[in-house]
Parts: sequence; structure tokens; C-alpha cells
Amino acid sequence: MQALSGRFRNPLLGVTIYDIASAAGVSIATVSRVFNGHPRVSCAARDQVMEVADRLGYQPHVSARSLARRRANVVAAVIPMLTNLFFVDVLRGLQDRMAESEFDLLVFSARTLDEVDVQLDRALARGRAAGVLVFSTPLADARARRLGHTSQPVVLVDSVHPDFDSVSTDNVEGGRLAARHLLETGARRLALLMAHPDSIPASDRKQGFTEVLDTAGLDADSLRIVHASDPLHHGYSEAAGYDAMKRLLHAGDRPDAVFATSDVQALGALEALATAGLGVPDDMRLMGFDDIMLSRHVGLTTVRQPMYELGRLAAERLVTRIDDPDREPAHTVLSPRLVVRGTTVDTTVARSLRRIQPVAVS
Amino acid sequence: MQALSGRFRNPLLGVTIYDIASAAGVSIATVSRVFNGHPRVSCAARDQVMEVADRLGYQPHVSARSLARRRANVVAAVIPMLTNLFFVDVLRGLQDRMAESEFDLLVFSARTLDEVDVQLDRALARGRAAGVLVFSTPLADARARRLGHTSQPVVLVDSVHPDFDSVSTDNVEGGRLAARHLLETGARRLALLMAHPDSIPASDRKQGFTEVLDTAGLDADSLRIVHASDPLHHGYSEAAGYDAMKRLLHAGDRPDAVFATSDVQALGALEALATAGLGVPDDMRLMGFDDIMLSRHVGLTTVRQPMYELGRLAAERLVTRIDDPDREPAHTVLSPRLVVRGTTVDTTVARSLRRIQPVAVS
DNA sequence: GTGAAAGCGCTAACAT
DNA sequence: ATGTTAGCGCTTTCAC
Repeated sequence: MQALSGRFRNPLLGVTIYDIASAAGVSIATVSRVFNGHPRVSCAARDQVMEVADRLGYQPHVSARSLARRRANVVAAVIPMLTNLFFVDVLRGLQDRMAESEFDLLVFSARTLDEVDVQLDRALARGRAAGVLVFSTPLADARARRLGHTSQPVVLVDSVHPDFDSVSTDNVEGGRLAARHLLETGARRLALLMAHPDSIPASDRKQGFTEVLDTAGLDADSLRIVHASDPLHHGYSEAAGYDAMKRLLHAGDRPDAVFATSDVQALGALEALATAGLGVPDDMRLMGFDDIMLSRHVGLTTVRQPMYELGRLAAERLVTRIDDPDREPAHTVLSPRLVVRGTTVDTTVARSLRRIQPVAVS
Repeated sequence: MQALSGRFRNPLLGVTIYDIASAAGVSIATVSRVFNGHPRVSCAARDQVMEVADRLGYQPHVSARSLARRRANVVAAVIPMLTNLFFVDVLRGLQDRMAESEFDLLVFSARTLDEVDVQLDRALARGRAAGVLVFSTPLADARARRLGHTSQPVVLVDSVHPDFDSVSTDNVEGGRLAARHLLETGARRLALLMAHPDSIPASDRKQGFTEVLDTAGLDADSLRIVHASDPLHHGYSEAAGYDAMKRLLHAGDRPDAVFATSDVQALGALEALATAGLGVPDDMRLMGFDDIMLSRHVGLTTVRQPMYELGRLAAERLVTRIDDPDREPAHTVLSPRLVVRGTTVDTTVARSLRRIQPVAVS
């Protein structure tokens, strides 16, 4: 066995296939084949290569590999508003699925939807990622074109567009669940705390919500709608909820039930109510959307999105599409579920309900 | 201006510097120089190159770049227990700082400390990352050697080791703050809800905690210590806290104050108390550590770690070290802060305290 | 089954 | 200031 060749450098930093090849007495092609599970290699050669590689602590160089293969070994996730606990669970699902694949996960987070475009460009950089997951981002023309112009597989999470794979929750149905529940508790003067009006999920929830109210025969006056004033996080923030509730209370003619388009908003609203000295659910019923971890502790009634599954499925879909880029876009829609807690019904009732419908720990 | 050369492929997929060079009538070296901000290029050439690159939608290929430069364009963060809300805030700080740099962020999460080693290997793969951030991971010999053997810059977050840069909170001091506060509320029969005994942060908090009790002259009998039974998440979980509190109550001789080594544990403990029909703070005082977002809503007294700053500083430190790998390891220790809420003192008092010491929104 | 050789797209040292 | 050229470490034909 001859000594390591002239290519030898820092033994820890740069063991290359050349080093392995010369130490194992084979060509670099054989080494490469061994590391790519190529079938046409003799057992003898394979064993020899593996032994040497092990001894020298060889690791393939990821950039060299992806350059030669013309395929990146990471996927990118573009996530606006990581502050929203919603994304934490989704991210977990994503992580878990990706850990099983050959891909690593690049995370780009954005505080506003404008920042999303910047991060999207970073994520779509040539050779950067084998695929991109785009979270909760309305795909107006410019952005859709940008995504369409790339040959990279794209999967939309929590938003929908005909040209791309998507995984989302049935937000319209979620809105219906909320409306039905509030009506069932006896509420008649309702209010809707909206996120930014551009937000597709929020609009969908609104649609389902108002649809049920219409069907129930409530007139237009019985629903008040308050929009988030702050564009930050697209209105999905405690501050936005707090502020919206303040304005709602200030306007007089207090509603008896409020549906916020997200839990974070609802929590802000809850604080505004506490500050105003109002009790929940006695003075006002309140519910949110998402079922983030916090909501269980606070006892907030909400519509649960299967967040972890959302992340896992999205990752699954992306991996599938990377392997087969030419399939038709598929759209997966998950069902939301009502979770009744103490902010809409008397707590003793809520407790017994909770016992029947235990909180899922995903 | 001649047409694109034979190297021309998919106009969207693979515009290379060769395409730009021939279209702009310069050499590839000049194109490269323009894109690397090299000073010695004429304005004319620069403008011409930029114009063409813009028109053709050129983007440098990241893998090719990092291969040629011998430097990756991403940094990796290895994060155990992403479920713990603690990490969410740290991650935000990280993200914000990294967005300002040339580096993108690769996230590796692990559910247990064993998984950390697997993810660490992925993160340390040759050519993968320009640097690695390792979160909350005890660096026993094997792991420290593994990290020492790589030439990649490593920054420890929430743990300390002489060989590496680190950014952490003064956990011993945090433990002291907790003990002093509980003593001040009049508590005399104390209990400590520990995470896994291997956890360095938890041990440090314990050390500070017991130190103050000793100084105050409490005998050994007045402190009961319960360890997390479940190794998952290293004991930093609601389930662990719930279980530990159950065992504590079951053992009889109820303590009048409990310090949990993390907020998530404290929340679990809180549930166990509620289930047992015990009130807080009347029947028992309870406090945690971290000050995750949830704690404010629940009204949990706790010791706040500056999580966002932890993330930001760690990122800062890593970027610095990548630029200058030979500097001495630096250790930054941030100060924790007591945050008094309703689980240790009567709520009206807590409210007035809160007014004086408003919750920081980082 | 194996090796030689031609790239992958870029950077950087060396010329001029 | 600009071009030529030799890599970076790997994959992948194409011969044999």
C-alpha cells in the first residue's frame, strides 16, 4: 500500500476520493461508485475502499457533490412570522420528515410579507436548494411568476395556487366551525377580528364564518368586522389582536362573541378584555384559530389546524416532487377541528368537554 | 454582440459566467471579479457585465462558488428539543443576525441528546457549513473531541467548554435569584424540580439555588429534589414536570414552594397541582426558568433568560470567528432577571409588581 | 468490474 | 485592468 499522494493535505480537513483511491489501490471512479451504492463494484473493492475510508475518516464534500450531480442536497423553507407559534409546530413536522431524507433544511424567516420576497430570492438562488417550501404567502401575479420561472420544485404550505403543489387546512370549513359553535353558545351579536385583509387564510375563515351567519338568518348588522391595523406579521400578532379589541370596545355596542382569525390575535384580545375589566366568557365569548400550544394553557376555545401534519405532509410532497418533477400539482387539504375550552362556555362545561375530547399531543 | 455560445443551455436554469462573459465581450475572470466586488475592474466593464447579467437573469451557482472558495455559504445550528419554546426565541435572534450576513441558516433539530450526535455529524459534514452553532448540549469527552477534530468554527449556546466560543446565561445566578425570591415570599419547605441530572444548565441552577438556601441556614431536610424520570427532551418537558410534581405530592409532606428548572416543567407541574385541586400560590408557590412566551400569559413567576439576545450574540460570535479562526475562545455570559408573577405571590401584588417591571418585548 | 478523462461553475494565482 | 489557466472534489460517460 503506497503512501498518500501529493494531494494529501490536512488529514482532518481534506481527505478526498483521491486519497482513498491511492490508499486503496483503486481509481477514484471506483471510490465514487462505492459511495453512491453503484451495483457494479466487486465486493473486494468495496470492502477495501470502505476500510480505508473509515480509517482516514473520509467524508464526501457536499458542495462538490451537488455541483457534479447538478442537484442540491438541501431544501429551503421560507417562513414568514416565525414568531407565530403556529410555525413552530409546522417546522417540527418538517424537520422530522426531512431528517429521514437525504436533504437538510435551510430556514429563511421573514418578519413581513415584503421580506418574504427577499428571502425567496435567497432560497431560489441557483444551485442552492433542490426544492422550496413556501409558507403562508399569498401568491399574487409577480410572486407566482417568480416561482414559476424557476425549475425548482415548489410546495406551498398554508396557501393554494393551481400551478404548485400545496398542503393546507380547510380554512373555510374552519370558519364555519367557529360560527356554528358561537351560535350554539347563544351568541347573536358577533364580531370578527381579521388579520390583514390580503391574508388568504384569514379571508377564507371569514368566508366560512359569514356564510354560516347568513344561513342562520342573521342580518348584516349583527356582524362587526375589525381589521388588523398593523401590517407587521400580516396582522397575526398579539399586538394586532389587542389593538383590534380595544377599537372594538371603544366603538360601543359590545358584541357578545368574537372570533379572531388566529390564536395569537385572540390572546392579544384577551388581554385587552382583561384590561377593560371584562370577563370571559361571561361578558364576551372569544375564540381563535390554530390551537397553538399556548391556547391549551390559557383555555382558549379555538379551531385546531393539524400543524405538525401540515409540515410533515409538505415535506413528503416536496421530496416526492423532487424525485418526479413532471407530475401534476397535487393539493392536499386537511380538516380543522373545533376545540372547546373555557373562553366560550362556562368552564365547568368546558372541563367536561375537554375530558371527552382530550387534547392531541402530536 | 454575439449570440450565446455553445455552453448555452436552459436559459432559466443555467446561465453561467461563460454566457455572461461572451455576451459582454469580456473574460470569465472579469465577470467573476464584478460579482465579487473586486476593486480592479473598469466601470465600463462592470456596467456592461451587470447589464448583461441582469438581462439574462444570471445568478451565481452557490455550490460551485463554495467549492472554489473552499468556504461554505451556510452555517448550521444544531438544536435539541425544538419543542421547547425557549429555542424559538433563540432561533429568532439567530435568524435576524444571519439575515444580515452572507450566510444562510441550516437547522438541525434533535429530539434527544443522542440524536444530537447524529445531527452534529450531518452538520459537520465536509464542505457543508462554514461554522456550527451547538445548542444546549453537554460536551462530554467524546463530543468535545469530535468538535475539536473539525476545523470548523464552533460556537456553543447555552453551554460552556474552555475550547470553544460560548454564549450562555449565568444559570448559577439564576438559581440564586429563584431561591432568594422564594425565601422572601416566606417559603421554608422547598422543592426543586430538576431536569435530567446530566443537564449542565439545570445543575448550575440547582447549585445557585442550594447555595442560597445553605447561606440562609436552612438544613438539608428543608429541600426536596425530584428528578425528571423521562430522558426525552432531557427532562425539559411538560410531561416531565407533571410527573415530577405528581411524585412530589404523592410522597406527602407537601413543600410550600417549588422551583422548576424550566418553564415547560413548571407548566406541567401547574397542571398536576390543578388536577390535585391545589391552588397557586396559596397552597404552594411555583416558579420556573426561561420566561417563554407562555409564562406571561399563564402568569408564571420565572427567571428570565435573554433568549433573543442569546441567539443574536451567538450568531455574531460565529460570524466573527469565521472571519478570524485563530482568536482565543471567548465566553459571553448574560445575566438572568427575576420576573415576578402570580404563581409565587398574591395576584394583586403581582399585578402591581408587573406594572413597575413591564415585560420586555424583544 | 474498472479506469481514464471530461466536465459541473466558479475562484484565484499568475501573466500581461 | 484584463485574460489565461489551473484547480476545488466529485460524478459520469465511455472505453476496455
